[in-house]
Amino acid sequence: MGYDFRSIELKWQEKWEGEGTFNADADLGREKFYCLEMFPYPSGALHMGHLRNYSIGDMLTRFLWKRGLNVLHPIGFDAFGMPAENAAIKSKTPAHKWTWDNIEYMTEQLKRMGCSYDWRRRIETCNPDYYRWTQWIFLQFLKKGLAYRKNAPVNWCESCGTVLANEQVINDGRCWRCDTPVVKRSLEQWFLRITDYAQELLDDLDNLPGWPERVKIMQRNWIGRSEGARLSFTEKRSGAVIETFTTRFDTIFGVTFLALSPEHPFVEKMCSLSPRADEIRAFVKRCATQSSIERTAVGGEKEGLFTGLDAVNPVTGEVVPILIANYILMDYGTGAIMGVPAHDQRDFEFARKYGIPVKVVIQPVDGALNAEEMDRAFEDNGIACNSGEFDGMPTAEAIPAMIEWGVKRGYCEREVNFRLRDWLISRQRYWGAPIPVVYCDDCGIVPVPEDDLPVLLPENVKFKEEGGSPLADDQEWLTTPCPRCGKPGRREADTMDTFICSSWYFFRYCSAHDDTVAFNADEANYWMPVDQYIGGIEHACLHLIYARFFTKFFADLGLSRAREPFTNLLTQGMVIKDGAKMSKSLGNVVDPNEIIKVYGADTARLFILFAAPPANDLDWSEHGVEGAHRFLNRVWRLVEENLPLLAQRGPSIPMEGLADRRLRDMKRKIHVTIQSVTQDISGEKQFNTAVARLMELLNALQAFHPEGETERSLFREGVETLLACLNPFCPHITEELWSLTGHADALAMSPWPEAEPAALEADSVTVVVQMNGKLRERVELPAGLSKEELQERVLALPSIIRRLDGTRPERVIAVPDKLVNIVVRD
RNA sequence: GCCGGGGUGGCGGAACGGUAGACGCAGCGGACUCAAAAUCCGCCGUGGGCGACCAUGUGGGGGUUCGAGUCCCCCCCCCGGCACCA
Repeated sequence: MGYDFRSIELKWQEKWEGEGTFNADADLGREKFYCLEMFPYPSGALHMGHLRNYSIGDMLTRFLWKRGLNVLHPIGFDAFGMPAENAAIKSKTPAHKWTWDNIEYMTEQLKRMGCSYDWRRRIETCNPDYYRWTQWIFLQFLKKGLAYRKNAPVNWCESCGTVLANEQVINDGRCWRCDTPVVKRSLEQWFLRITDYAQELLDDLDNLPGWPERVKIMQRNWIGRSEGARLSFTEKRSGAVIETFTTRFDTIFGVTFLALSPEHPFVEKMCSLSPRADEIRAFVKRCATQSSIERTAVGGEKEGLFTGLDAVNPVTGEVVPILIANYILMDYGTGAIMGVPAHDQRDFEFARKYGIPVKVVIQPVDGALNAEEMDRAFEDNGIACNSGEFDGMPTAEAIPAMIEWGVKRGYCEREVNFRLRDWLISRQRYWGAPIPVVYCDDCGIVPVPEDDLPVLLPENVKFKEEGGSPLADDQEWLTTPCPRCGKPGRREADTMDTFICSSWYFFRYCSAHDDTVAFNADEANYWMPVDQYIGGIEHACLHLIYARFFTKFFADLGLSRAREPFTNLLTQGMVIKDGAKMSKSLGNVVDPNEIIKVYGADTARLFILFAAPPANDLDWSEHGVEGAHRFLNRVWRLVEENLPLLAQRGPSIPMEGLADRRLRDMKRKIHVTIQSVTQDISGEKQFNTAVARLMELLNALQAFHPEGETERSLFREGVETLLACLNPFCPHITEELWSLTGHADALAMSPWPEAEPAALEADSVTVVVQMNGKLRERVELPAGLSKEELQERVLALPSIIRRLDGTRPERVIAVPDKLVNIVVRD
């Protein structure tokens, strides 16, 4: 029982693959559409999140092909990364073998889903043909001075045994991959100067109306622009300059101390100036042992130390003490702050603890602050006081006015600061793209010549028990002549963050196997930008920022025109079961293979698209899957039972040719379905309601029971519409039924149905009659009555006359084709 | 703390300011069957009434409106992001 989805699905999958049905080539004469889903990491097998991601993308792709667009829909594998390496350590399977086996297996799974990819373009980031160009791109960054090495306190994950970029430290200082608390280590590492693009990355968010507001806000927060001023204090004894950054230059008259980060370079110098050198060293050492979580937790204990040195306020000439404070971060602003306890809560808490004076320089509009009695800082806008010539000025005016004044007199400079930091891309791991540089004792850092790329990853490597990258110990691989002088040099042992590999793959798809360039400019200019990108929201401040950065860099190099990679972004929700994300530890994982085996790919796809709108979390329900399967069986039976009449051909009858009410309703149902399904898919991306409309159409067709030639023709039109509209959702069963009903052409490439305007017009409408806004009656009336006619006819209804019982309505509101509201005094 | 997004039947979810609960799931009743499965038909927010009906109902409280799930104000709860960023 039930239709034989197993053989049907395989049959069509083989046909699509064999014929290259969904292969797309650049064609300037055709309108293009680039539909892309985030490519998977080859972890072993697809999970439900993948199934959802690829069901959405595939449905859209098939829909757009039917609408006549030239659709690029590629797939590949984000194939470098730690799990392969861990598998190599654990099961002694080489990382490349583990990865390639998984890629082949998952490719097979994607085909069994019925995905309409252009398989010719499959890429794998661990393939030397690909990472050669990843390395080439790195060299372009290096050439432009946007890749550099620096020694800095960096994020280190003990468990992963490598450093991490700031974006990869999440959930209160934990590793994005393994959730281990991250610690700070001082190391020399490679960085990409993403901060050079901070302003553009921020500004261009305004040009992305097709992105969810949520993601744009997250990126704005992450980039964290703040406008203010940089000003220099002078250390009294040595005359040394200490720079600070403030967004509240209007509080300059309220400065009562200066505080430095323990890592501030001047701290070391202070030891030779201050009689309290020992104390300073001890304090700095103690701060260094605090974890970054302790240091940066909100409300964490603020600790400080008077250094015995003083600084001069450049504006007032006042002398204030210099302290070292654990709450000052070295990697934001200048690593030193001007302390204004009266108007900054952190400074306030710190000042109270250490007995530092509080000086009020802004009064609230409706009261007077007294420094002694304050129990917290006043951070709001108010009126300046104790601020010389600026007294009486409201904060909003005072900030720009005082900065202008300060700049003119040389006290400060305008400055914009970003929270965004340069991207740390070194990884002390094996399974990644080697950073293509050589260290030479004479020449220093020497880039590997572009012609010598790729720097191949050795395949036979030994992993050590105690961890660490095997590349660092592979003397044979490490040793190489300096490309510049030829003397023995040493390769860079670190590999690149895998987020580099995924920052440009959507360009590579455009000319996937071109071995002369990273990507062909003409092809990229035809296909890019991606028109629809689909993936999880967890990449809001990771991949989605990095990819934007790379795209802008390519544009600046003249490699492509696009300045933004993704025009429209759809962030799909998680797949959950029993109220929680599917995970092995919770034991609530549903295996896509099982679902496809038991119900078929069409059922799986249909359920996924029907169960929830794409942005919502999707609650997995076995019963729901059965419901979807039941629907497909009903579609199958409907066609099977009416096969002889459906196999006939004939023109469809226009609305004008139908007189009978039943037939006109059927015709209307068909065309209203086309209209709303089209809108749901292309407009708000409400795939669940689109499916609901198709279910309604099936219900109507099932109840129709055609008799006679006219009815049979109408029925045929209904079934063909159902199959055509359902095709992007469930491509196999619909294609099979299409061919069973005698169609020679492929449904996949046959045009999407068009709604006939005349068939959308209603003959009659149900008008709601309200009294004082409460529903009282429903009446069937001809469509298109004017307000006056409508009101007249409703007021003449016997039931309404009875209800009014002689009372004269105070007012009557009539909305044509909708309702009449009769307002009466109670 | 700040910034987002949400709270609608037993469940997933629908509703241009205009019939709340489309569609599906679960449940209940019936038909078919020796029986079960499958399938088909019907019912299905809550309270009241034999009944046509009446009242009530979209987290809570106010407001705007002829009319509010939808708009405005206040509050509660859940989810997500950021968080000592100067």
